[in-house]
Amino acid sequence: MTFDKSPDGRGRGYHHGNLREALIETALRLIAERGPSGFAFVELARAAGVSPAAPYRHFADRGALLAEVARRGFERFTEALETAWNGGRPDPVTALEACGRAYLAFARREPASYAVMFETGIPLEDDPALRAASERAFAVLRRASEALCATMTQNRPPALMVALHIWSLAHGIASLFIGHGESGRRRLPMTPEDLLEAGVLIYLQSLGLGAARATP
Amino acid sequence: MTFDKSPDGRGRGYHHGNLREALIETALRLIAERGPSGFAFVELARAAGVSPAAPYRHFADRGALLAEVARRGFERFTEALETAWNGGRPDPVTALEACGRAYLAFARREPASYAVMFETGIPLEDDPALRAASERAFAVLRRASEALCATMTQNRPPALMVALHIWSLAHGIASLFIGHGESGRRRLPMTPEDLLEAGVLIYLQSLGLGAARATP
DNA sequence: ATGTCATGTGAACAGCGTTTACACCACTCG
DNA sequence: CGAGTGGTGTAAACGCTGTTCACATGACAT
Repeated sequence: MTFDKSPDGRGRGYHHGNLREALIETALRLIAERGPSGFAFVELARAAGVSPAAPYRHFADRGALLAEVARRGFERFTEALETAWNGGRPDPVTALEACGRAYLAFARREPASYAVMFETGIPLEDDPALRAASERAFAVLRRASEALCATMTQNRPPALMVALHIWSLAHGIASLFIGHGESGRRRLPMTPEDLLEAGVLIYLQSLGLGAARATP
Repeated sequence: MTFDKSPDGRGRGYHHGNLREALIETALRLIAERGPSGFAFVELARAAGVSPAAPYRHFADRGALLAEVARRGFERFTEALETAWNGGRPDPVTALEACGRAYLAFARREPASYAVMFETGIPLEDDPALRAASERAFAVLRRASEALCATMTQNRPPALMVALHIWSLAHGIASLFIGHGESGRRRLPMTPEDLLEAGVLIYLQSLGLGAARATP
């Protein structure tokens, strides 16, 4: 692998030198602008100043590029959740709420990735790396729920179920009220963040965790 | 408008007689089989035994057909929710749970409609009929939440917020765990229906509605 | 210097969405 | 009953897409 060109793709010779990354970056930009099916494979090639056949040296087909975009998305998503969880500090309830905010923040900051990860019917069963990345993301929420349930002494609910509830609520809110260029989505009398925080609070209160916060 | 052919589309003359409906039916079938972007406009024409230009007599373009599919979907969706709500009988909590089951049942029974309605970035701002249909569907959940909140005497939460929480949870579960041909989705240790019912129960319990059921 | 292999090219293919000018025919009106 | 009109379908064409193939290039190891 050789990088014989400036990072913006101009002034190259016969070989691009960074085509794979350039294609992914352009795809992310176009998807963010025009939705998950709003880019043409050939268009990425044009933007990189390369022939329509060149991308096929780096991706088996259009779907493979999408899968790679989704995989990278899941990895950054996992990082964001992990950072927000922060080992359960200062206390599990506060940390879980931080995860919720991180979830929505990701959908806002990387609408293109989020759309490809969740709103495309991307085949995640025949791409082991993609499936694994997706499971690592959910594992963060599951571990968080386990830590949270472990603090309870009675009427302990299944941690997996709690994780699925939080995930579903966060995903539902993100999917209904965030993304698609700020225009195509329904309006809310509150921010999605506040909506999610209130929902999680109500939910956890029912589990007896309403006051299980660190009070420094 | 004349129907000069048998209902299955065979044996017609120059005019099809039922093309608009035939196109929509075929679209629903193909979307259910291959996902929301898995059908070609021309393919619908072929299936109806008609030239590629004929569908343009009935729909401005491919997107208009999708919008019509979504609009009809929202109408059947509204009916299903309304039936499940059943005027809040026997009691609002039980009726709201029935709505939750109806929500998931719709996503299961009409995966094609559901996908077009919610998982395509369909432009619902520039089609008033579509937008109205979508709002009528949500209005059912909102009225249900209002009836439910009206039964509370203290600490009454905003009904709109409750409706948004229920909707988001139901949509999150449907979107993550139902549809796309039973294969492309994540596996669960319980049915989506049970997951949703448990979530709603925990949520409502926190609002003091855990025992607000009719006990005949 | 030479050979190799990853990477890019050019040309071609079928299929798609869409438009245009034209053909048909069920119906209304005289 | 006969003429004409408007809704519906046709044929042919356009540019664009995803994809493949044989071939060209040149970075790098030997």
